[in-house]
Amino acid sequence: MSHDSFLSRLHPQIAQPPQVAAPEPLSRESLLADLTPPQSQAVLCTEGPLLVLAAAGSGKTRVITRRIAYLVSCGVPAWSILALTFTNKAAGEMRERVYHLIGSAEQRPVRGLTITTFHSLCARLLRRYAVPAGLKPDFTIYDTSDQTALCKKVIEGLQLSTSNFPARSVLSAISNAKNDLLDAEAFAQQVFDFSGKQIAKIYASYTKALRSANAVDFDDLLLLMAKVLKIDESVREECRRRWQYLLVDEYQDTNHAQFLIASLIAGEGDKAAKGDGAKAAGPNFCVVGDPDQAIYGWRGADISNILEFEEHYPGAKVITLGENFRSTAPILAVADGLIRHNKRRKHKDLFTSRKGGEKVEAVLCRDERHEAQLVADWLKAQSQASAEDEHEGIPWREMAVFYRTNSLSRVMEESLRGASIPYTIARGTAFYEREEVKTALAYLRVVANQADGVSLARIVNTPTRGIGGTSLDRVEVFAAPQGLTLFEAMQRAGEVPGLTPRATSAMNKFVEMVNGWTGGGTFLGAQVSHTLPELVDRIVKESGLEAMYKAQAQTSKTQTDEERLDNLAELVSSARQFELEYDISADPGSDAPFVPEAAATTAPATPPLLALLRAYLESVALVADADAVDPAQGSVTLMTLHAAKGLEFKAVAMIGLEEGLLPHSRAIGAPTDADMEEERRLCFVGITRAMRRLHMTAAKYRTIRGMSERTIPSRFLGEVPAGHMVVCDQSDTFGDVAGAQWGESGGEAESYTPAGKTALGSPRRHSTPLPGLAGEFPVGSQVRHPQFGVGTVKSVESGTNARAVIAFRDAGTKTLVLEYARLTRV
DNA sequence: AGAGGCAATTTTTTT
DNA sequence: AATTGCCTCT
Repeated sequence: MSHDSFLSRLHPQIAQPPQVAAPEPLSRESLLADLTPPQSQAVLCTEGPLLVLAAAGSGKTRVITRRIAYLVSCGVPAWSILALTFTNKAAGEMRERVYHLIGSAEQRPVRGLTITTFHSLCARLLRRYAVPAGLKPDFTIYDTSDQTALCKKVIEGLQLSTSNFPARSVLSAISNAKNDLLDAEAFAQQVFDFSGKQIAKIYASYTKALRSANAVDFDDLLLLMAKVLKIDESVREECRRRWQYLLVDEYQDTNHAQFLIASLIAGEGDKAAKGDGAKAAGPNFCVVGDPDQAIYGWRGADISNILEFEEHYPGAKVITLGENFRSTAPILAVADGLIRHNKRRKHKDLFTSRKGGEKVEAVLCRDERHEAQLVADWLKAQSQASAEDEHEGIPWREMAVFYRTNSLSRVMEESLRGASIPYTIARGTAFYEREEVKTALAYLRVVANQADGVSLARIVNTPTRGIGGTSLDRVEVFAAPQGLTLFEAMQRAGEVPGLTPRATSAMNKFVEMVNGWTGGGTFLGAQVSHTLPELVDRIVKESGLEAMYKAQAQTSKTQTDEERLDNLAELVSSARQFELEYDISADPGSDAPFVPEAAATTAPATPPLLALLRAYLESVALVADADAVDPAQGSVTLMTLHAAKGLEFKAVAMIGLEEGLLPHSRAIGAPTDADMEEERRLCFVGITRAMRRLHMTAAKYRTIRGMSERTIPSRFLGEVPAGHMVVCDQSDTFGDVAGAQWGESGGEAESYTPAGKTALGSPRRHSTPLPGLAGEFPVGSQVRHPQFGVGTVKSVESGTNARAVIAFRDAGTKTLVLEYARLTRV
């Protein structure tokens, strides 16, 4: 993949210059032309609170984009519209579609239109309102590994054992607290047991450490913004004045903090009603979501936000979009049959007017390698045109493989590579998690924010410059009582007691180097880089990072060191790309006028390079895995079920449908069935991504952490209506033979005998049929065979190798081995 | 100081 | 299987 496309995909939240000029006029008629009545209603109902319950595949994105375009066509200034999504990708896509609808010849109508993620909006607003939030505008956003490092340090600092209080689990407790808007103090009052009290202590100390590093974690972005909006009336008023129209997508996945932020910005509905004098029933607050697709309960999403929307906004209108335009009838029936098993659910009919469609396939495989092989074969079969099936052959980019956990991707990758099927893994963060990239970014973070202790610790001796742990400890002992940051103390290295002359001069040199990049903190002056890519390039070179990897590449001649150099070069071009695309007027956190119509009063106070660097680091910190999904690449997409939300593919394979995996083991032992229901929704989300073909697999044995374990097929396979499924047990066959079956278009399931089986003399085990396929085909019953079509059972034998004589309507009478003929009852 | 080796631990999903 | 932390050796 080219650098440019890779990088631009990672920064999709940046305002892209509108690309295609759509000549169509922005008339009400053209905006509503191909919408169903409920869809048009959702577009036209612009005033007051509105809840859109949009079932999977019901054209939700279409409605949202038309709605925004319609608002603009009615003369609503684009800058007063705020649309919030969950991923940058969703935001970027929405923005592009709105631009397309509005017609991009003139950029004016979309100026200041804010379509972004909650986290990104909060990060930007927190720069604008840093002071009321108790921050400085150049704060760093800590990712999970930074958080863990800091938390560990804090736990050690409190003289607690890191084995009694593992940073990871402490952080998850803190995260839960933050999602419920509990700060350390409030958390302490909620907690009575010993360990809870200790965690409260850690929480308080961790917060202090974050602030003194001028850093926030992901949850802080929401927590602090919610707090500022709640406490500071002037901030609240400024936001309300600007954003008159608020729209939240995937509302079922908002947590308490997000609800508060959205509702505080939306206000109470005292907004200017339309000229006709009709009183608004509340704020112009439109939320769109589907309770059946709520899959983020574990990170604090509160499904009652959507269920209780009408109670919060009694004047709210509710519109239901129920008709599915995406999937075939069998896929929809399977999805519906599954989700019906959730008890805590408002029933909602899924329906489509489409007819026909292939049945959903479920295959039991031998192990994960076999599974990966079968899936590769299946994908290949889908890509080939098949005359008898009237199927056109699906391009790679219209296919996807979903799995519950990331660890399942590896085997799949190997098999796709072996089959020469092009694929892309949706892991947007992967590039930024590389060792060398992380280090280079840590340099940039220190340049932007010298209080950032975690990043400083990372770079101070990489490459090695003679500043080891002992010397750093001494500096820290010197810094702590005076309340100095590590960097400030290093600037006064000469005063630190016990420091060797060698260490002192090494530190002076280091400080000098950083000051050279920042122009002594001014970011101004002739010797300071003028552009962001220049700065990144300079840092990579002057820090000695490049030299270090070059030296390693020379001596060890490993490929990874070459790759590392490439990655550093790629980072520079990522900065170049960012600088090209960054639109400061679309950044509510910038010094630009908040309400674009207002006259610019003061000149920007932030040096342009620093502003750019901040925005760049922020965009890097907020990249999501789903952001890396790129349909333009001609490849199959591999991703987690969570990342798949909001997408659609013509052909979808879901792997690992096993107890313990999907549903995940954590949900199986859970005290309530809430977790199990969320797993079921996750499976539902996966199924409903498929437009035409759906293939689900389970492996009988799976290697987990190097150990092969026997598995049980997922209960979800048993909950699905068998009439729309073709179930096939391949777990007793051998990989190459089974593989051939999908490859041949006319492969007859009952005709092949696993050649290896008798040759190797391995006894045939009687396999447990998948749940849902009881194996019952009584004489006289109607059955369906994938190749021969519908037929009537004339006679059956029982036992192993059971055969049945079936008279097919079109294909004549055949004797089939039940175990291999993929029969289903009609 | 710093690298390299061995042992212990790990069990999800993500902004 | 893979990462992390601790220990030893240079």
